Amino acid sequence: MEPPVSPRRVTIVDVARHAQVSTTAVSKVLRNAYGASPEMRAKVRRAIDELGYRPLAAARGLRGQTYTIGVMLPDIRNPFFPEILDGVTGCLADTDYQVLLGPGCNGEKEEARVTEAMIDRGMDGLVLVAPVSPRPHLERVATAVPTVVVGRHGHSPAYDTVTDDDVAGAALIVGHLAALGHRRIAHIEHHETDPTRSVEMPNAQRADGYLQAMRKLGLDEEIDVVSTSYTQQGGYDGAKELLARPVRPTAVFAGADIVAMGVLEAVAEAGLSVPGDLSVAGYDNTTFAAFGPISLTSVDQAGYEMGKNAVRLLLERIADRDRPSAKVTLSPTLVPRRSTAQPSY
Amino acid sequence: MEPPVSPRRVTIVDVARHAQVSTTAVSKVLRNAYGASPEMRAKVRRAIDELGYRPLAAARGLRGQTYTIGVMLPDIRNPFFPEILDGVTGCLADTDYQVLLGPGCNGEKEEARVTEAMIDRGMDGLVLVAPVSPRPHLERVATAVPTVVVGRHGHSPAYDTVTDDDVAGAALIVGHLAALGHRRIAHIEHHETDPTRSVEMPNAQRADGYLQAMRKLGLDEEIDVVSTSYTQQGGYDGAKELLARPVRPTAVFAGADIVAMGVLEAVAEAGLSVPGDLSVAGYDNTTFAAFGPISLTSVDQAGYEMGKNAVRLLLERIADRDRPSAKVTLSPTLVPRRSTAQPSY
DNA sequence: GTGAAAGCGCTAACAT
DNA sequence: ATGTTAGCGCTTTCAC
Repeated sequence: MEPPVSPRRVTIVDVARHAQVSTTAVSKVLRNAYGASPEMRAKVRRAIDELGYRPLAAARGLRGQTYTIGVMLPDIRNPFFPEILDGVTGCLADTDYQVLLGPGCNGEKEEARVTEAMIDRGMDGLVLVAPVSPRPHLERVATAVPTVVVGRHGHSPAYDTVTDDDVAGAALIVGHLAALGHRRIAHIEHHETDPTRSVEMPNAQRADGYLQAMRKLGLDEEIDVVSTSYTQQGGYDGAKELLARPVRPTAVFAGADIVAMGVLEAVAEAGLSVPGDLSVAGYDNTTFAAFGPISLTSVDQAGYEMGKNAVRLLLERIADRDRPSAKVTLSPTLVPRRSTAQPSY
Repeated sequence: MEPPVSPRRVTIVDVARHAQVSTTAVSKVLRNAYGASPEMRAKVRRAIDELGYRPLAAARGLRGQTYTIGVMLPDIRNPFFPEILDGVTGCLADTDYQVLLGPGCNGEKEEARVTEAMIDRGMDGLVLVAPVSPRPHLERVATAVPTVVVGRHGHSPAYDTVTDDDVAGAALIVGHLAALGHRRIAHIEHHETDPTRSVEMPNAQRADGYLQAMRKLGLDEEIDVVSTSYTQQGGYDGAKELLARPVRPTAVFAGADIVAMGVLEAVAEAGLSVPGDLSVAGYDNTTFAAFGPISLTSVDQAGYEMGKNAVRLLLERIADRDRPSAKVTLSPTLVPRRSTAQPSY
């Protein structure tokens, strides 16, 4: 049994010595930088392979880049976010960049801890998905490191933005239900207290889209919004409230698939059937919605595209930190399934 | 509009100057190291607060620790893993350590990339959840950095291990179904080719547990295993095959909840009902299983406990890299729900 | 208990 | 095109 003495890590000096060149030369090859002849490159690469050298990102970061992109996801459990993540990693797979994720964070305090941790670890760029932090914090982050905010509508000169058009998405659902013949279409929203967030967050936009669409269809009188939260419990509570109405809605537009789950649970508990007694629609087109026995009508946000665009903007900004900030808005699509049908009345 | 010139980051030198002490002193305070008087500590802390100083983890890593723990999850989409993650982060919340996750990786190549990236970024410790990499790779990783492997049964002197007793878990399900009166209990497993993994991976242990339990109950003749994969599609395909049997099983033990989802989908498609025509059980006790309208009998792995134990072992090993390696095995519990009932024949 | 000074592994100026 | 040298921000000897 030999003692598990970890052999000192191979450094750039070892490579330089082995290849009989300077460390600068090795560094240039590593970064594909200008000023190294093809022969030099070949010689260095061979030495790197022979010694199994890998640069230490922390050391690189002290002078240049760490080749690390940080992604902050608000909730690992929400099955929509992996789509965005796939777009990000897929786009970065052929580059030298490595993606690391912050652990699920709910609330401003957690977000601050994660964003600061990422900055302190010298990350080259950040992708923040649906952050709840106040705008000034985001701008402070973006000042420290190139940042793209995904899924939040407010725009800032400090960072780039990628969003889905949530107003349009909500209109898709309302239009779909109205076309089926529904008039009493209720909406369950995520209650927002913060004034900035009540404009910038997707949930607020969806609620707004619902209102706009109802009015446009002349259904002003039928507008019925319940404020709970974007959780399964929130959906359950909201549905309980709606089912207790003297005149029940014939359709419910839940602001997220996870909310629709709670609605379905409450409906099942009340001994009612979907879509026979009540049509239910969600938002996000999660795997849950696609699941056969559930078959929930939903809105697809093209998460992969969002991730791809976020990376594109981020790499652009890493290359040129002074370019004017951009905002990309993607169009959602309706995914009708069996949870919505004509009302039976 | 002021130009977004990022003001140079506050360094340990600034703090030292501001507090009128040496950088060594500041460093000692940061690390709660020996050799600083209470007055010194107070003075330094005040300077840190006043300047809003945060140490640069990358720079710290070059000499000491980065205070970063890397967690590698095989698949973000599997709703079981967040439990483990919560255990890890919950345990680390009050420490100086920060958790960063590797993005979902399927396959050895991806795992190698992520583990190497974590090592190269100077992480102080790694938690690898259900890795599929060959043992030698894991041991190489563990030689470079303290490592805990979670959810994989093989044990190694190089790393610590935390697992659920999957054999016992499978026995819980089989015992439960048998107690309900089932005899033709089929199992859908994840097909394993690699010889090491066919011993070490949880899926293999569950299949083994199924076989052992069936034999112990004298149901040798009824043993019926279908090999697909731990995916929804795998469950769907497996169920198709089982439903096509001349004599159908009365119960199916799917190796994971996600597999059970596929089974439910196939059963619904065949116009059969659960548990009327077929009892279905899963494994992992995911939120999906707990969802009211589904109500899937499952096995709870105490993921939070697994994460907690992993962190405990990891911190121990960071403190003493030479302590003998440990293996913690946790006991799963049965969570009976409405997807299993007496057979109707 | 305190501080000066020497690195950690790498990149960026600056020679040559 | 190549090599020399001076740091990046911290921790760690090792003096005092």
